[in-house]
Order: sequence, then C-alpha cells, then structure tokens
Amino acid sequence: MINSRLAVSVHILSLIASHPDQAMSSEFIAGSVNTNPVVIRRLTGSLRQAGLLATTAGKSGAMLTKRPEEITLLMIYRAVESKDNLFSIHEHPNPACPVGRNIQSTLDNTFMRAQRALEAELEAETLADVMHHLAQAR
Amino acid sequence: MINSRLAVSVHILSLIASHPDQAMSSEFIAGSVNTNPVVIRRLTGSLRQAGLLATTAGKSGAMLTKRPEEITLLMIYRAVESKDNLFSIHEHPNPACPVGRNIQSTLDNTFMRAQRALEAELEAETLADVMHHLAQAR
DNA sequence: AATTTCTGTAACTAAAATAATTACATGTAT
DNA sequence: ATACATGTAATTATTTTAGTTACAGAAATT
Repeated sequence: MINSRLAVSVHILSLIASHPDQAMSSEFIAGSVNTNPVVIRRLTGSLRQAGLLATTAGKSGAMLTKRPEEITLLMIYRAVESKDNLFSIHEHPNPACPVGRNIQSTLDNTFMRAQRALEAELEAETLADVMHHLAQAR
Repeated sequence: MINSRLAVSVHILSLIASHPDQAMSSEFIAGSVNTNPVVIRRLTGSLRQAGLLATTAGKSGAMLTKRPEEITLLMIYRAVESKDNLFSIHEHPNPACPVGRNIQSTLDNTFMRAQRALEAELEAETLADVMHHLAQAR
C-alpha cells in the first residue's frame, strides 16, 4: 500500500487554502490531521521545495504559491513521493533463462503504462476539486 | 512502492506457460527468479487459490487452468495482493474540523478513481501479451 | 515397502519503509 | 529578552516484505 503522505498533504493544503486569512501553525494542522507537528513540517518542507507553498522559518503559517485550480494531485504526489516506480520488479533474475533474461524490461513497460494511467487520474484532479468535494460533503 | 509479488508471479506463470511439456519444480523456478523456493510455493499457493493454476502436493510441476489469453494481469494482481486499497489515508483526523471531518470520504473517492484507472490497464494486458513481449525481446 | 523428491505451510529472521517522537539550532515578533 | 515558531537531524516503534529453516505429508522410483 502506498504511504499516506499524499493524503496528509492534501489535507494540509486544503486547510491552508480554506483559511487564507489565518496563519496556521504546524501544531494546529497536526491537530486536524491528528499526528505530530514534525510530520506536518516535513511535508510542508517537501511541498515548499516543489513550489506549492511558501513558509517562513520562525513564522507561523504557510501561503499557497499557486491557485487551488492550478495545483493537481499529481503535483502533490510527486512532491512528497520519493519513489519513481510504483511497482517493484525482482532483481537479478537468471540471465541464462529466456524468461529471466527479458522479464524485467517487459514488466517495466507494462508497469509504466499502469502507472501513467494512475498518474493521469491524479493529474485530472486539482486542489480546487478536492475543496469543492469537502464543501459538498459538509 | 508496491511489492514485487505481481512481478514474480508473472515470471512464474510465464515460465510455466512457455514450457507446457516440462514439469518445473519450485526449486527450478526459484533459480530463474533468483529467490528461495518457498517464496515461489507461497505465490503458486495464492495463484492456485485464485484458480489460475493447478498443483499437486509432492508432485513436481504446475499446470495453467486457463489459457494465457484468458489470464489478465489484474487477475494475477488480485490473486497475490492482499490489500484492497492502493493508497493509505491517515486515520482519526479531527472530526471537529470541517476538513478533518470530510477528508477521508473525499480522498476515498479520488483514490478509488486512480486505482480503477491502474487496474483497467492491468486488466487490458494478458499473460499471452507478456509472453509475446518476452519472445520479441529475445 | 523403503527411499527419494517434491509440495504446502508454519515459524522465525533480516531488512526496509513508514510514522511518530525527541531534541535543538535558528528565525520572527513583541 | 522572551516567547513561540520553523527546519531538520536523530532515534524509536511498528509494519511490511522477503528470505530462510523446518517439517509433515503426497507422489514417484527403486
């Protein structure tokens, strides 16, 4: 199962976007997510590096650096997910075997297609869409 | 990253399908995959439960119970992957917060769409396709 | 029938990933 | 100066994954 960093990051960005007036501390956000403030700060660090938000050391609060309509879930996913490949492929299959020799490149192509399909869905949804759903669900 | 069980399972099934005459032991397959025979037997156990192959205790070799054209990668994936959900969502967000209260159901829908897109790709490719690619790559 | 060889499966170990936590240097505001 | 925040390193606990050992029992061979 993929880790929860995308889920928590969407939570963080939704909170910031829905309260543009308030400066929310990592501790406050952690209270909404129900985790440790350091977990939040690590994620905002990655989101800042990806250019999705701006923070100031020592100063409470974060600002989005793009409009919610411009932030896709794929951008968030890429910002906080270190792994390039979704599926693992076993290493060192036997090169003396016709299957072992070619299975990696074959699966590489297949898995890449599946991954791209997933990423296309993540790219089709923006933070604005998420906020709309959040508001509807209320 | 998703575990390598799908990759290894495709390897196993490709080997069996490409040598319908030979009875391959878990030890032989393990030699091609480059892992421990028990890892192979665990996977063939799951594949057998899913109705993709037949084995006999004490007797070497396994037989496919469907034609390679009928076995999709999604069937294999479902056979060896225990988790229902691809993405994790953080538990116990704060119900007193409008975002915390609704983030789970919102992300649940979003992640389900992404997962379905991935699974549709896995469903579109069969073991026969994989074997075709393996033969071409040689 | 005895032996060999295999599968199925439980139990254990090792390594890696994830999240939570502690600690602290440093920046900002009053 | 003090209070309070962020950024980040280091540590710990938990879970997942894969590899391994061990062995009961099925099948084939002699």
